[in-house]
Amino acid sequence: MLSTSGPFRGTLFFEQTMKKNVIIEKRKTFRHGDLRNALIAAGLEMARVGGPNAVILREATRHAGVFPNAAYRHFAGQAELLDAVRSACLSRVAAAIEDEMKKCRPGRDSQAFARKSLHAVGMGYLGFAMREPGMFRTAFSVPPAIHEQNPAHTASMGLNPFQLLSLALDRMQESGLLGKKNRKDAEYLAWSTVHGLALLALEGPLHKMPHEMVLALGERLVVMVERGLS
Amino acid sequence: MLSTSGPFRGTLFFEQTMKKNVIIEKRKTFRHGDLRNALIAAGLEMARVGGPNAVILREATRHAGVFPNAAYRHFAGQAELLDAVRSACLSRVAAAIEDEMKKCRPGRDSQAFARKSLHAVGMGYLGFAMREPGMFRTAFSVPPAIHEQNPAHTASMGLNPFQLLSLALDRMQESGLLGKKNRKDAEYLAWSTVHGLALLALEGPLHKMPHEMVLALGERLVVMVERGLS
DNA sequence: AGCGTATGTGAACAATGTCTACTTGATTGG
DNA sequence: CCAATCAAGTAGACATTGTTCACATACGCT
Repeated sequence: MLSTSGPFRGTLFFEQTMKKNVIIEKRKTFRHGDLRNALIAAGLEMARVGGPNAVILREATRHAGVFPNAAYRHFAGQAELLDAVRSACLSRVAAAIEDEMKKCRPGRDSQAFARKSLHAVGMGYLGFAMREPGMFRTAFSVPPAIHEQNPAHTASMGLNPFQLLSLALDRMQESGLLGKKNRKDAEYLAWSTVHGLALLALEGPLHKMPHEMVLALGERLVVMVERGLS
Repeated sequence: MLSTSGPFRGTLFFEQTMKKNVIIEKRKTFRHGDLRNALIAAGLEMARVGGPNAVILREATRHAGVFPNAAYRHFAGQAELLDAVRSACLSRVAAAIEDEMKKCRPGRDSQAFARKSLHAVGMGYLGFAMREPGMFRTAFSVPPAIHEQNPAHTASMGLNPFQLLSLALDRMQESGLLGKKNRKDAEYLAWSTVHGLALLALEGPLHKMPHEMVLALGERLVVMVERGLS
């Protein structure tokens, strides 16, 4: 099911074989070389296709061409693998937002710039959710089992979604679009809006709503947040 | 694990026994009498405790005191049982909102009444989410597999959350608090806000935020929606 | 070179969803 | 009133999953 190309195969000691319609890695060396990352990559692909519940430990090991137990040398169990995959998904979300945010550059009008920034964060978030529902759901719809026992959570690289949103809200406040009284915890308020729409559209009662309409609602949400917090 | 009292035991032909720390129903009649509802009730309790992933078909049958296959006389499979449980959870959500909404009665000030109505819907929703996280997550965090193939979805009884929200927004518009231009699809916008906060707090990055703070943010969200849509 | 240990192998276990064949007994038509 | 029918539950089996324990191997360090 998983694509043959991609970030698999840490080194070059692998060959591919088919086994029960599943591409597996057949290696010549006893050691895999980079099993941990291979498992995460396989899990990421499974999450992309089927969401968090589709992240199967045994299938990941099958992909990497090792026996199921080998995974336990790198993860305490399936939950920990899933958590690593979740972390990877979160990075993708952040990257998508960052991409969208790079598009708006500061100009004369600092208020317009602030507005564009907030818009970029919100729509980048929502756009990723529509484009990659499985990854998005995995990034957030994970039961709080282990969930952030490791501080590598934010240390992945770059800024996480929350920090990017904070940046946009700072610009709002600096340009006078956001009252000082409303600034505190405004991240949570703004985040809630697009997050709710995304999940209602992905795995909620709005799951048959066309993407364009969801995005149009997202635009209105951003405006609502602007007006509501001004 | 499940409580001994409650909506189990459709008729009086049962006795209870312990088996592997699980209370099971031991019946004397060959027929169970109301197996379908017994399975849903058991599933509901499992959902209450552990969310959607904890709804195990075999455990439900164990509870009802029948063999696993008996469930297949009433449900096509685990997914269909889960969907029935999800529907039951949704009814609970609606009931919680309705309770909250009954508290606010119309007075002289129609605008205050409208505001109170919106507040009741939002906080009733959020309050239920905090009080019954498992049921709330089950009501909404279900992958869109079968998901509303049966129109009994809304025909359960009373109004569903969406309809209650519509009612509150109608009051907002009638009292002049909500512009006609903004009325269209305002349900989705308002819903998204509290839904997002609830899920961020339940199974998202905000899962360690204290309940009082979540509720306080909810209050601010309601105000934000009011202002943003006025 | 040789050894210790990280890493993968083998085999096994319990639990889950699901299937096919069978039994049972409540309902109902004659 | 009685037997046939057929829905509802039983019995047993199978594939898949997560997980554990004992064992093997070869990587890399001294």
